[in-house]
Amino acid sequence: MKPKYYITTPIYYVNGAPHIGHAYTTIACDVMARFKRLDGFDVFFLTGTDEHGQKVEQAAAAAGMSPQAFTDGTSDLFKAMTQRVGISNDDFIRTTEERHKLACAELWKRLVDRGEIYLGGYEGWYAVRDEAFYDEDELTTRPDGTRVAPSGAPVEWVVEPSYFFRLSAWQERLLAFYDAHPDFIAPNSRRNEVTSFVKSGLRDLSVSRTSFKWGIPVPGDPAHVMYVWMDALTNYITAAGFPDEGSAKWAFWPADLHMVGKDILRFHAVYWPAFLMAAGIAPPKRVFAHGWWTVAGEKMSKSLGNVLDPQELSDSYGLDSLRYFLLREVPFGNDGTFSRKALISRLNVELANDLGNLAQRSLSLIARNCEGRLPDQGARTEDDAEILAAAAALLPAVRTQMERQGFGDALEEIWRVIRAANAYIDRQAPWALRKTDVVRMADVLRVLADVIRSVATLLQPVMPEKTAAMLDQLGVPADGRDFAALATPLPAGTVLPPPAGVFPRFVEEAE
RNA sequence: GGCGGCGUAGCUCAGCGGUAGAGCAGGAGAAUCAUAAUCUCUUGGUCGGUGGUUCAAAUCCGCCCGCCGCUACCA
Repeated sequence: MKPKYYITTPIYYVNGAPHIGHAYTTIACDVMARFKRLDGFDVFFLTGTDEHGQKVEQAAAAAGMSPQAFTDGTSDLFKAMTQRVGISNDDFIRTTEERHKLACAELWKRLVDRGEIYLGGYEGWYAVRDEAFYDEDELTTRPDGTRVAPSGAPVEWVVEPSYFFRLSAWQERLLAFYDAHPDFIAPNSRRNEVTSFVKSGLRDLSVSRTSFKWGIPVPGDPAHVMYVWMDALTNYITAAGFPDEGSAKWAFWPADLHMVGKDILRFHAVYWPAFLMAAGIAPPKRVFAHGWWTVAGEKMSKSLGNVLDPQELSDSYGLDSLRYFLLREVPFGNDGTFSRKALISRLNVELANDLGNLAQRSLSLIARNCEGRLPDQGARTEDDAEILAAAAALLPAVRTQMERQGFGDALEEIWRVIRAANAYIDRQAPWALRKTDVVRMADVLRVLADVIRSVATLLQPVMPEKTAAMLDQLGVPADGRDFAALATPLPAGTVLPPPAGVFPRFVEEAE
């Protein structure tokens, strides 16, 4: 029985088209999911779209469409993006699906039954233009006496009936939970922010709206729709089969990892575990908040015209190269600055020169001097043993990094071995041994093949297509590419296909 | 304002009490199997400033300067 691993992307809000930020989150999850599958886990990888709420209702109206038709269209855009960036998700959930409405209604009823939700009134300064409530101290008073929001939008005092979740009652239990599960929120700096937020005091949370209709109706009170976040967060248990807690799917809950952008950390790290604990359901094991990509120091925005299109980048530089760059360039969790120059540099130096060229020079020597057959493992020198040991130590080292979503560090571990292998081939100079000691030459080439095999196997989660080509050239059978297979030596004598460059250098076209 | 973080080689960052490190970029040499790729050596920093603790401080403490994050109900 394989251990289970459940990972989720956020469900993406469908009021706009997907951009590099969505692709980034999804790719990171995909790498994690692929890693776990190769490491022997039964993985359930979920992504999807969040389709309710006032903004969608308005965007649909502006487009002259029904909310459902509008949301069908944008959801498809996300589905297409998911496919184009090579995502291996097992399910794609939409919050407008029937299974999700059932799950939300059930969760709501449980919270009501347990006394965690009550009917009250929500009042405050509301700006129609911003569709947002503001605190008194956020407002400024104009000379004519009217109050305006920070955005300049006029506000009015409104009161509306609303259901509330007793979040205030969960403050201490949340803090106790964070304390008992120090890895629940990552990175550390984010955990500190969340705990200090919770310590500052929690107010009950308004969890229903009467100001618009496009949402999941509150059971027993159809004048209200559920607060969009309560609806959205619930997707994670919907996809795991909730409320059918006897289903096979439910064995995946609690989720092992919710990957989120830092902007939605609070919803996942505060509200979500509180909702679940209040309903008597286990909270997820971990929430990781990653950072943003900026361009030339500025956040991407449509108005600045600097929005990065994952499709264009993938077309220009290759999907695997893009995946590699996104995870390599910046410590996961930090913000990063995107530049084509940096991408090209990583692509040429690390992928083409370090790794691609290592494979090409090694495989060419085998093709030319070993009749194109994989040599046998021979007597090992100290130098051989050292590089092989470094390659063998990679799996546990990379696993440790992946457990903490240290993608960049995991890749650095792998590149240390790649650089060491380039130094090794130069030291051993198999091209010189060809003339003096062909047996030793074959031994050296086998060591290199084994090292490249380890490296390519471990890089599969990040660059599935490129590494597949590399493993093909090493004669690794398609069903022998998981991490456990590394323990089994490749059979000597395997006829290898003619080597072909896997990572071509990127040459800028002359202007 | 409050809480938290950061400021180390040209660039991106690691180190977090005991003779300043890595990768990239720059310089010199070697090799010629390979995608003009690779390897070796090397230039380069008074570790933001300033006081203090210590036999010893990027590393601990105080203050100052500069950046950044969080400080709830659009998602």
